[in-house]
Amino acid sequence: MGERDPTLMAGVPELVVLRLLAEREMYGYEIARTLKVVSRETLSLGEGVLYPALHAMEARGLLRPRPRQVEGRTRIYYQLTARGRRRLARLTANWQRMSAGVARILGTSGHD
Amino acid sequence: MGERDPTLMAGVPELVVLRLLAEREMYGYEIARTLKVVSRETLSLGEGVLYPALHAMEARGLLRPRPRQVEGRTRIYYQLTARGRRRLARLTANWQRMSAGVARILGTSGHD
DNA sequence: TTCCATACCTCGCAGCGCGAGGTATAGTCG
DNA sequence: CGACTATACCTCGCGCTGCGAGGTATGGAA
Repeated sequence: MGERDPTLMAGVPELVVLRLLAEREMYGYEIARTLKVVSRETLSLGEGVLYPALHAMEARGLLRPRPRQVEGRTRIYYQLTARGRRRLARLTANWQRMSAGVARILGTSGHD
Repeated sequence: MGERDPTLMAGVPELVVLRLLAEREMYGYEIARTLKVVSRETLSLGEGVLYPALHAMEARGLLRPRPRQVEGRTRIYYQLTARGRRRLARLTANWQRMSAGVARILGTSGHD
């Protein structure tokens, strides 16, 4: 299996969380589990990353929290705000541009 | 034009510098200029990033410095060490795995 | 009662990108 | 000669962010 490189993860949590929530509302634990499956372990966020990230995004008005009681336990579902959707679009564009740039460097010599 | 997102740049300088030096030895200023051209501005590293990165990599034994006098100015050419080549291989693998994971999340819904 | 899964949370460390600012030389233009 | 630009190196401190460790509480199964 492959090792994880923490430094390469910068900015990724915000991006993928926004992307997941664009599909449907989810709660924290669910996000963590979903990410593991969809990304095949390569992107798994620990709770020490996930919850602070969710709170920060909420504080910035990207997410709207919707707490619910389910079988005696509290789940905090999150929905994307309009601002969150805009943020996702921009972040996605930035990611793709940057990713393409790196790919161009990695893809051997300078064949344009 | 697209904006840059600093947080997405984490780990990128080390990766691209190693990749460039794998091709041929270069000096700092040259690396900065080359990067601008090859990546079409999307990856340009300021000198406040580049030089500290080079020193850190040298300290970790990834690069071998080769100072030369050229027309009265000092250039420090850098060559990859064996360790640097190994580091490049691992970093590249990590990058691709992570990048693929994000791409899978971004690529719409959960088809597969 | 013990244990595990669910479900939330916080704290402090460490790493890294970045802009601003600094030094010095060579060549050009007026 | 003096001013300016390009080359070529460097450092410092801010601020952000990922992360592991540790903590609380409930419900259900062994």
